[in-house]
Amino acid sequence: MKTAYEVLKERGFIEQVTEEALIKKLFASGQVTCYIGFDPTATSLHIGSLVPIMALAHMQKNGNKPIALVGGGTGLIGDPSGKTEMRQVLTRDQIDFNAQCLGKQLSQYLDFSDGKALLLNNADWLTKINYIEFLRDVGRHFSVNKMLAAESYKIRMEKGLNFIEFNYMILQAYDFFYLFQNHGCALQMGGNDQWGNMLAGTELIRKIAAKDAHAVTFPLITTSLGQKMGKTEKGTVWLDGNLTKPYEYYQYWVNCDDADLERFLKLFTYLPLNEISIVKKLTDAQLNMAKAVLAFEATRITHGEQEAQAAWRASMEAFHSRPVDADMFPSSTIPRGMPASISESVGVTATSDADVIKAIPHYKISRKEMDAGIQICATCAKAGLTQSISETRRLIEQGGIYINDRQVKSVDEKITIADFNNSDELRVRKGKKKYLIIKMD
RNA sequence: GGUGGGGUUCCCGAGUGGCCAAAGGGAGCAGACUGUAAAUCUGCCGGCGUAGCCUACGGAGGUUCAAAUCCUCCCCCCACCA
Repeated sequence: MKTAYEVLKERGFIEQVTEEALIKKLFASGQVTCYIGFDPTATSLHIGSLVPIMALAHMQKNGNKPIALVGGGTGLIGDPSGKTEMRQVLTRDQIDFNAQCLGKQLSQYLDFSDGKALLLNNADWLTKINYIEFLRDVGRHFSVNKMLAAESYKIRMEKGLNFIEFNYMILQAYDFFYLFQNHGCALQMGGNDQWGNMLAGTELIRKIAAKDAHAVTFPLITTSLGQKMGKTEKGTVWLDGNLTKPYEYYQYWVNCDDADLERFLKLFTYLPLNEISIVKKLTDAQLNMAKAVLAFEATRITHGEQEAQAAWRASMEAFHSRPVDADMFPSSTIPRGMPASISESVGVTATSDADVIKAIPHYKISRKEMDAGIQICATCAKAGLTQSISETRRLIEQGGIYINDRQVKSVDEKITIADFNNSDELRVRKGKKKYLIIKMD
């Protein structure tokens, strides 16, 4: 059987390691305890944190013990690694609250029951440190000269670095040491920007405990266009379904670049590699099927089977997509046929109409307002499909607004009862991809 | 604390009294072409019932017919010195 390390390696999770031979030995020797830190800078993690999360999940699936460390303590400091500017300082309360939210969110990916994985908050020990003692016991092991030379501080050496941030590395190193002592954790993983901090930890452990500890970093995942993961015109793609709807989440993945498809399938789904390898031979429409599988699986992992089904159905409907071939990605639970039309679907799948409807943004309007006829410009803006009336105006002039697939020709057009075709809802579309459902009470 | 350099629209970055809602680039949006991809080409890209008006160039005042541009005070950032 493959070790978790081998699994991570072949799926493209590994960028740098301290000493591979030792790490292999560690994995060969039995259950490995490893940790990854997550910054509680917001109430939700976003797609950018998915690689570390998936890495922990793979560790657990392969019989190891992951520790998800929420940085409630280090969050009070702010990690300067690779950043141009100092983080905005959050209050203690905000951080505590965020830390709590992240913990909940992580349990979607990891099983924390019966100590199979641990969820810790470094505020528990960092906030209790006594400054003088800490300097004498820990601080003395750090060479300022060496720290100044660290790659992660390089940008900030030009732009300015606060003393508070300068301490971040020491605290993170101490975390590692603490987990090593108290939980037998000899492996830290994290983004490649953490490399310097992680090495500081292995060295601290060597100096104080005279033991080996190891570090593994993940590549910084950018799209093939060089963009950071999870940034769209709407902003960050969050893992929290309230911040980024499952439908939007699904759409983010479906819209990935061809060149990223195989890499993303390996990183963000659990599908076996032999199934993923066919991607190289796919062309045209088949590529889109594979993207649907990526989107479906990614959505399923983050939001669950039901939400994934709903997002799939809504997307199939909206884009008239072809269903995924039956023999493609047999391990995936993505539906293989056309979705029954919404009205016929009751009882066909576990997904209800309401779930599908929920997937696309909605705007309600009363029949009374409708009778008067509503302005397209103002309505789109109000419903959030567009930013302002002016923008809608421009869009219409450029032919970018559609009502039920009919292009709106004039700025002055109104939506009338006739547009509803005897149903109680109609679809407004902006460009090719953004939908809005107007529902009449 | 001293000296010098800065803070411009989402970002970078021009602009030193009217021609500035502010060059150029990036990002973004839309149209065409496609495969809900990329690349390419085209248009748009502060707000408003599109007329002109309003809001904008770190903040507050002032000079002027007119200020992002000049003056005063304040805030913040950077570099060097202490």
